[in-house]
Amino acid sequence: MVNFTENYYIQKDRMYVATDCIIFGFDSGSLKLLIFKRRVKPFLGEWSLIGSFVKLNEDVEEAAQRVLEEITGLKDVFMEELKSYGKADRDPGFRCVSIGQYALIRINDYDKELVEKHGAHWYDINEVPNLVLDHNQMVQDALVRIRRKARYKPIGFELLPEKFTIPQLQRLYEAIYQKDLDSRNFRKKVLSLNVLLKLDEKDKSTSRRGAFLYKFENKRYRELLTSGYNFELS
Amino acid sequence: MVNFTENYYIQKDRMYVATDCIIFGFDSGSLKLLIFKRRVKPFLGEWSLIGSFVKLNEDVEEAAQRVLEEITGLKDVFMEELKSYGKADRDPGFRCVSIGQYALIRINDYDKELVEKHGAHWYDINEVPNLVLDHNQMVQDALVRIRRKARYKPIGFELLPEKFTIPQLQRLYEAIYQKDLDSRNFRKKVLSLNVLLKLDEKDKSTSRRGAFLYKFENKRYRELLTSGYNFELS
DNA sequence: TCAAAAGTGTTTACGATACACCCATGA
DNA sequence: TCATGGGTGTATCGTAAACACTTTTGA
Repeated sequence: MVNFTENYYIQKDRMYVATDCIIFGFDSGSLKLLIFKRRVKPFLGEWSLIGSFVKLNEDVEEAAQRVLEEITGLKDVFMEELKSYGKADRDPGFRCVSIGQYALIRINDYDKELVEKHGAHWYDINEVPNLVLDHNQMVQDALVRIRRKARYKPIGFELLPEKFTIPQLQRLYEAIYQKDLDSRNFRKKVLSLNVLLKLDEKDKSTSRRGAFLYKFENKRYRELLTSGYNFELS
Repeated sequence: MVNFTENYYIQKDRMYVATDCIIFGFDSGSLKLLIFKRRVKPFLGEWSLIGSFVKLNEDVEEAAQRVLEEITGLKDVFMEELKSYGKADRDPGFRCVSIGQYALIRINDYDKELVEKHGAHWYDINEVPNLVLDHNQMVQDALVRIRRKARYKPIGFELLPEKFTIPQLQRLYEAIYQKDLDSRNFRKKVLSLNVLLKLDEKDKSTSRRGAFLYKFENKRYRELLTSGYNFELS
């Protein structure tokens, strides 16, 4: 805080602070991104991440949670700061620093009506169109982040429904890492983490034989979230 | 950017954006932090990280480099964003979001006169006094970050002088990880990275026998910086 | 009966760990 | 000559990786 009291700064150098959310979901074997088509100027009709200015009396994190809830109806979503976007010229309109936040949501949980009401759509991560400002960069940065993070934190699990099968979990990690994994090694490793509770139910939607459903054993899962683990996969 | 054009926001919700630098150095076997004693109100006489408001026409990153250069005389320092600090009430004076940046500098490179002129001092990382606002939190967060980061990026190397010995490098990693390492395994691992160039010179300052000096083989070092590596150590 | 996905074990290779002694030198 | 830090090698263990066949069942 050099120059804290120099009047030069006071009043003069205030700017907008925004937060933009990179919202990931997982469905049909691929990672999805929630974006929306702007209905007001500027950038009317263009695709954009979901975001908002941060209000004067609001924490940055609160603003992100607010935006996410406004659009998806979801509270208490997994969300973490990505990084700030602070180029002086990033927004041609006026000076605005944006804090990028990435969120992982269970794609079946969100409020579909609310999403549609806001003009939001899920896009396959490999087919994201041009977005306004530096939003495409934010998406790329967020992808890099979750790919790295998935190696030492069980974040992938945030994207699955409450009950899921091991092949589903594998397809999720294949989507995150963008490579095929060996099912024997995958199953071995995942089960060795001791976070999965096998249920008596099967999911028959993807095969005649059906695959057993699992849930997370929550206590151990929380431990992994804080302590981290090694989940590098061939 | 929901509500982009709603007048409610325009003009009203602008705030200060600052950047604070968590500056690490390494000397005499321990990690050091550069902080300074404030000479103006508010917080006159209290210890603080070095920071500044971001100017309207300045990138956030530029602001951080500017501050660092003003204090240490150093340009092109290794510096990365830590995270933002965006609590609405973090600064009792007025609304200010700060972007924390951590920097690693070679402790012998900086401009001592300049540092003293600004009232800055190096503190052992285990003896950092109370700092203003949320600055102690920033330091803790930065420590967690570099401890993790040192496992997959060769960032520790940024803290050493151009020529250094392997025992010196080991003491650096011991300071970062806060644990003792086995010298045989450490040497083996470090040499296997193929980034060190053995010189014909010895440093005799810490032993009669002297230890060989090394430099970084820059090409390979840059490769590691971008690709990452595994440097977990017992 | 057969197509399609689920589920299962073993062997190999590599890197991590643990561990103890000799070397060089100046005081 | 001896105290001090520098430098070296090997055996063991555990985890990652590679790899192919059997099971189930609805159409």
